[in-house]
Amino acid sequence: MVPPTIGRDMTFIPTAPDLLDGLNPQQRQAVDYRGPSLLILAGAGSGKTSVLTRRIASLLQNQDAWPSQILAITFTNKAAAEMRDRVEGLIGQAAEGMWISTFHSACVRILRREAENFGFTKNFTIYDSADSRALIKRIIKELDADAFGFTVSSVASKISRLKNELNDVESYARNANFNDPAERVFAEIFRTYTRELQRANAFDFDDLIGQTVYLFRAFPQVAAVYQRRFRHILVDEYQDTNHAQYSLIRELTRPVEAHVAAELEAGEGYRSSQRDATGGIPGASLTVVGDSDQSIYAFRGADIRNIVEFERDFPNSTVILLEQNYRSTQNILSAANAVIANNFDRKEKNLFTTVGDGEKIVGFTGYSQHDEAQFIADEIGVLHEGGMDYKDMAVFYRTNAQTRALEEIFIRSAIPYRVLGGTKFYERAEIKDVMAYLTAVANPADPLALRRIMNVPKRGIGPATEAALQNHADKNEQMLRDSLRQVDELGLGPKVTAAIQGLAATLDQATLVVETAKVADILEGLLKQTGFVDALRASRDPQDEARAENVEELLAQTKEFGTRNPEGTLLDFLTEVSLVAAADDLDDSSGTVSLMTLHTAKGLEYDAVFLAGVEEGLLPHQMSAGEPGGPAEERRLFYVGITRARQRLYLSLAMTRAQFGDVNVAMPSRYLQEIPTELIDWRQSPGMANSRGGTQPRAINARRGELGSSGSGLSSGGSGYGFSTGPSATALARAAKNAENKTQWANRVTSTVRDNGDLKLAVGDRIRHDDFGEGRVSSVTDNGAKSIAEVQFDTAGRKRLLVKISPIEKL
DNA sequence: CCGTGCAAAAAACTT
DNA sequence: TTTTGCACGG
Repeated sequence: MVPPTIGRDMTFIPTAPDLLDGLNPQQRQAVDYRGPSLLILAGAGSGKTSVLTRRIASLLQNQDAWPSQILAITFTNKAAAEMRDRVEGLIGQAAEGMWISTFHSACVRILRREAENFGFTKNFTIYDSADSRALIKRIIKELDADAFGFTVSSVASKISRLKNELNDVESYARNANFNDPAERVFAEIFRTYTRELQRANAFDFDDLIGQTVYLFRAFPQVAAVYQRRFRHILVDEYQDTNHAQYSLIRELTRPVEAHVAAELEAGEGYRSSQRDATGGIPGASLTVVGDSDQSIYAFRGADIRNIVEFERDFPNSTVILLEQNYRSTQNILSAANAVIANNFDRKEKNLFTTVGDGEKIVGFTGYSQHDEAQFIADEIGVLHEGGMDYKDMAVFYRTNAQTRALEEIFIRSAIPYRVLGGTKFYERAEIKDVMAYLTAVANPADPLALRRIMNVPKRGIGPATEAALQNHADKNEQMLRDSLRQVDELGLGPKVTAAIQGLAATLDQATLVVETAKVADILEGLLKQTGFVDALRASRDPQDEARAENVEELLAQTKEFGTRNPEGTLLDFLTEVSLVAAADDLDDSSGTVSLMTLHTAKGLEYDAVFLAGVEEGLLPHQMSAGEPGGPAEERRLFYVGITRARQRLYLSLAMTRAQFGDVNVAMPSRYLQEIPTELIDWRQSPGMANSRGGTQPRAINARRGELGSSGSGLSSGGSGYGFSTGPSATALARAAKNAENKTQWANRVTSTVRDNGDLKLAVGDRIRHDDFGEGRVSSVTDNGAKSIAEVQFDTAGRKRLLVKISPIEKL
């Protein structure tokens, strides 16, 4: 098909794909709407991505907008890339020139262009949370602020909260009570932090949004450039915007006043005027999409009022409700509806589908988190044998710490998996070191980066030398980097002096070519001259070999970046790395099961979803109990998890959970009983737990009192939603005790790992497994260290095992 | 300045 | 259970 083109002198308009094809009436209305502001309330799985992409395509196809006039904000870079692809798929190459990106990426792009306006330069560094914390740590130490009870994390979150509300030091100081010494000290910390960022030519994550808003408000003529340019602004996941992001949208959709517009268009080369009869430029058209039931980022400052009060904020707006779900079976939707209905103060909304009930939801209670993990692994095996691809299955959990048990069992069961987020590649110390080199090269004003690498690899520069250099810099009111160059003035030892001069020369040399050279070449030069990798390889620490490999991997990534972006500079690379989201490294073609937190799961969908750890204390999480609106937000999180599933949903929990090294009793989550009994098929219910091996079925959804609850010390959070806690709580308490000295339970699964060397198994062999007992090998795939045996156990059923590390012995 | 060893603290979610 | 901080001797 010939891609349609947009242009005035076209003689041939190819038949465009019908953009409204297959859409329901509400969806069509959303695509077709033209006007100042549109709110699409899109329930989970209601096809909002489809609507958004078609809406953009429609704007372009009808020539209501040029690509360059469109700004679409998504939640992750992956979502942005997908949206771009889909728009291009619909209307062809004309999609080039659109801005489709996250809030943060869009702001960086604007700030890099405009930084010179307010005391920064375009090569500013982006401080990630760890960088901010490192800086805050130094400041707290310097000001002796820990005496006032300030910790790094308390200061970091307070500053973040203030910035998300667009408060700066001055506005904080205006409202602070200076009779309170703690507030005075905090103001001092905040002031120092702000000054240090400015000096370092750096922005933290929150600044990226906040400073862009400040820029627009302080410089109307700068704002006007973007207000004039973007005629159509579309924001996805609007329920998770915070005040700063909301303000950014407000600024971008503000009309340009006549005199500013006149001045602007008198400037360089604007082909056609956007000014209306009054001489001003009307505000851009705004489309926002969201679902208040999926608001899960309050902790990051997200304000649900942004979406709830949209109609008041933007008068004359149109609201469209999308309720038909195209993703999940009715059973899954009924569960989701039932759960979310317990949140009061929400707009009534009921998802429905026409695909039918589907399978029941499966529930499972394990004795331990390993037992739970084993259940998940087994079910994944069954689904896979039934023809489902690993990539269409996912396991969600509340906290990253839960991955350990899952990983241990998955490895043992030879299930290919991938963990999204968690300890990310770029958070490893050696990678941060190398990135600090690149940052120091790109932004010579950044002392944080420089300090990090000054003695990595070891070159005999200790705290004393560093302090001397810093003093020299302060005295001469210059950058730390300049002092490095002038180290001979300091009268340090010859060895140290030479080492510092060497480092200075290496960095300066790289900085010279920072605009032109390829990232990979810069990095290769740095690594070679500093002997970074060699130092790691020479080390006696066995982990350093892996670290060296990680650095090589990073080098490979810079090369890959170079092929992907032939024009890409070091600055582009650093920006991209700073702004990757957890869901961004999701690879659809990986052929692995995906493991991620419930937060990361937002916006994704899978044929089969496993929700692990549905327990009090975990979901809802302990720490949410004290927060206003905490339990309601946790319920939304549960709701988000449920609604990711297309065909199959598994809810699992464990009776005991190990954390902080010791074992705790875990109670079933209060949210479980909000799901109608008939929707769940409990393979092993929480009520069955007792020390005799568990054969007493007990309805999990039994209403409080029906089974005669006796208030034991182990209530389920005191919410009034508790389960009948009498007998099962006793059993659970006993279970906890027993878990320590591994008792007589059948099917208990531990985390035992063993190195079996090159144990070889053949079909027909009898083996004994520490957890599953005896069994017969029914098939083996011989792959050396990766050999997988399928074993029919006498009592525990059929399992796939990775031979090398499973706790087995041949009989 | 460097490496070792022991004590102490810490573990929600994320751009 | 794992990571980080501090004191010590070389």
